[in-house]
Formats: sequence, structure tokens, C-alpha cells
Amino acid sequence: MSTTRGARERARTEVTAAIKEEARRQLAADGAAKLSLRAVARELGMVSSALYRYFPSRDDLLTALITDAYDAVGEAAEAALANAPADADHLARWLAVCMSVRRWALGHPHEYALIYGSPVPGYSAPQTTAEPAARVALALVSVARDAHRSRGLALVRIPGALRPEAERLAGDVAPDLPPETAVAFAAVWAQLFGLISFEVFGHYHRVVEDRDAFFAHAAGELARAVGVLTQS
Amino acid sequence: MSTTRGARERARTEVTAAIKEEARRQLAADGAAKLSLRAVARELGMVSSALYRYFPSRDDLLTALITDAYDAVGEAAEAALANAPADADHLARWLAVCMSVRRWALGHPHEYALIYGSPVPGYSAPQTTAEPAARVALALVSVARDAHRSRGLALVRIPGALRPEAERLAGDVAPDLPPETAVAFAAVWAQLFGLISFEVFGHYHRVVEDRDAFFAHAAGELARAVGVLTQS
DNA sequence: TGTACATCAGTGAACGCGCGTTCACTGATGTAC
DNA sequence: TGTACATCAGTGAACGCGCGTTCACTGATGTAC
Repeated sequence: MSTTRGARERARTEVTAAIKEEARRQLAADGAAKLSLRAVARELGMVSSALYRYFPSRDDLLTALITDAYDAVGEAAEAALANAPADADHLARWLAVCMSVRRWALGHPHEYALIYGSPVPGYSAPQTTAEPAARVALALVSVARDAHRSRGLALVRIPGALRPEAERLAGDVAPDLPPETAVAFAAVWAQLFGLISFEVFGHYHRVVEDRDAFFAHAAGELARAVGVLTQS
Repeated sequence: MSTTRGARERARTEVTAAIKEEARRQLAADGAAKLSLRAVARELGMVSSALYRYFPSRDDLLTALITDAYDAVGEAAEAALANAPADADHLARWLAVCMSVRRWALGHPHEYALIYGSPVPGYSAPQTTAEPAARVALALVSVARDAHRSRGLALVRIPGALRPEAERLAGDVAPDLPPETAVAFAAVWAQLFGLISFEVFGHYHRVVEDRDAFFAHAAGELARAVGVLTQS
């Protein structure tokens, strides 16, 4: 009984996955704006109206892709942490996370653009995406937290005007970290994606050539900016 | 003769400007992907085919908007430099440039997205856009150069692996600056737009609240990262 | 185990829409003699 | 200064296309008794 009922459900999740997979293929080919339910259905050999059994509208399909993309890059970041060699110090683990995010972005430029590029016009992400969106940041925070615990986190300074912001931010995100670090962290978080976006979106063209070395160095400087040090 | 001939030409530039203006309005309303020649023509009371007297295709109109956007933000940056108080030190001038870019971005989010967001799918910017695209970076470089001339630029360090990249980069962009600075500068350049993009694209939602103070602090840290100091 | 009924995936046709681009044309504005 | 011709902006119709979404339907799969 549970197996037969499972059969229908299994079919459903399989078709849902196939739809998303094909949608991702088209995303990679033409970008988010041109993603079309009809084209996806066509490619899957279905009639376009059949997709409405799985996604109530095009926007819902987009939302699913966005959530998946956040989860994918978040998973990459978490895996980088989990797979770091046992003797890796805080800086090495920080770099591993940054590099895994960059690698994912370069491997999935259109999915990256979907979540870190221009917002899709007329579309506003529902609350649901907030949690997966935080995974990369949380992976980095956990490195800072480990460093803090083992006295490997240098204290950074912030202007007095940012004190209240720092307290609030630390309270929301990482109550166990110094508030100053939380502010530096937010800046570094945005800056990391600045480095990656410029590379993925083509702004390094004719500017930065040795991109691996450049990124490694820049990501290391970001670690320094939040106070993550080499010695563990 | 030159006045009459000027009349036709003046009309032409006026209509061209009106088309771009309306296109920018629609860009702000619906985003680049939905920019439509027909809608622009309709709004201007023209027939859609008439636009082809001014722009040979939709892509050419987009290119014009992109060039204009780069010029607009570049002009904002240059104006910030030009209007800085005479007694402003290097750091103050650096901050003025950064803030003018941010202000422009927040005031023109869709034009900003056009140039610093996801690349428009199927569209590739012609060489023509390269020069206006460089204006913001050049304004910042000029601050660093002034600082260097007046011994207000601290030397930064880079790993040996980046030496060749640094030499090449400095040679291309700023032969009068130390190569190490050129590398730091490229990173800071990408990071500045990371800070701005996250704000414009909504990633600070429920994260960073006091955005003015936050940006001012972060931009100051970027100055430090390239070695631009307070004392002039 | 067998039958009556409910659920649900997928069909096919249709609605109404907007798009980029081409083309032959009209009529006004500019140019050359 | 006047006239013949060339240039050019703008028109209106048309081509061919794809889109999101709705709706009544068929037929297979699952459920309850």
C-alpha cells in the first residue's frame, strides 16, 4: 500500500525533477528572462498545460530554481568545510569555502546570476528563499566562530557610529562573535560576491588574467579583514 | 545653410534623446529583458518601424543605454572628485568617489543592473563600451595616484605568484603606481561594486540596516586596502 | 478479493497578447545648379 | 532666386513567431467498503 502510493508520489517527484533539470538547461542557454514553460514542456515531450500540475505558474518554477541554486552553492560551501583536511587551519578553511563558492559560480554562471545578479523584474522572492540563501554566509561564520573559540580571531575596529548596528547584527546572526566582527563580516560577505560576480559577469576581461591566483589572494585579504588568522 | 542643415540634425538628436529617455523609463519600470521597441514607439506616439531610422535594432538601443549608463556613473564619480573641497585629503576624496557611485546606483537601480548585474542573455557588448566602463575605476586610480605623488600611499604586499600579473596590470592601467597597488586596486574595485550590488539588489534586507554608515566604513576599509591614507 | 468511486496526470484546443523586423509608400526638408 | 533632384523621417500593413494561462476532457492509478 505504501509502495503503490509511493509509486505515484515517486513519479511525481521524478517529473518535477525533470522539469527543473530542463529548466536549468534552458536557463544556462538563454538566461532567466527567456525561461519559458512552453519550451520546457516541449523539450520534455509534454503539452504545456501539463506543467501546471507541477508548478502553478512560471514564477513558482523560478522560485524553485532560485531555492535550488541557493541550496546548491550552500551545499558546495558546506562540503568544502566538511572535506577540509584535518590539519587545515582557520585561514585554509576560510579559503576552501571561498574557493568552493567561486568554483560553483563559474560552473553554473546562469544559476549564479539568478541569485546574485540583477533581480528578475516583476518577480519578488518569497520568504522561503531566505534560509537557503544564508547557507554560504553561515559556513563562513562557522569558520570565524571556530577561530574565535580557539583564540585565532583578531579583534577588528569599527567607528562608534556603527556600534548599534554591530550589536544588532551580531545578535541576529552570531551572538557568540564580537559585534565588531559581525560588521566586518557583513562587508566581507558582500565583497566576496563582488569578486566572484565581476569574474562571472565578464568584468575581468582584459583586466585580470591570472584569476585563480588573484582570487586566492583577495579571499585571503578578506579573511584578514574579519580577523581570521593563519595560525590555528 | 549650416543652420538649416543643423535643424534636421538637431531634430535627429532630439528624437534620439527622446527615444533613449523613454527607453530608460521603461527600463526602470520593467527591467532590461522587457524593454520593447514597440512599447517605446507607442509611448512616443510613433509607429514602431519609425524607430529603425534611429537604431538599427533593439540590441543597438540597448548598447546605447549601456554606454550612457557607464557614462552617467563615470560622470558622477568624476564630478565627486572635481567638487571635493580643496582641503579634502586623499581618504576624503576616495570616499567621495565611492559614495557618489553608490548614490547613483541607488538612484538608478535598473541602469545599474544593466551594467553591473547579470549580463543580458544573447547580447554581447561591443568594444565601444570599454572606454566609458573604465571611468569610475580611473577616478579611483587618480586618487591613488595623487596619494602616491604626495607620499600618502602606503605600500601593500602581494604574494610572489601574483608578481607577473601585477606588473602587467600596472603597465596597462597605471604605470606610475607600484605594481602591488595595482593588484590590490583591482580587488578593491570589484569589492566596491560587491558592496553596492548587494545593497541595490536587496541582499541587505534584514541584514544591514544603517546602510549609510555601513557603506562609509566599508569604503574606508577599501581605501586602507589599497594603501590610501588619511593624512595628505 | 472485487467492485464503485475519487483522485490525479496529461491532452488538445483555444483566448488574447505582444514582440522584432521588413517593405513599399508618402511627403517634407535639404542640396546643386 | 528658382527649379529639379536627392535625401530622409515617418506611415501602415504585414510576416511569422512565441508566450502564459484556462478549461473541459480522457483514462489510468489509487482508495474504501
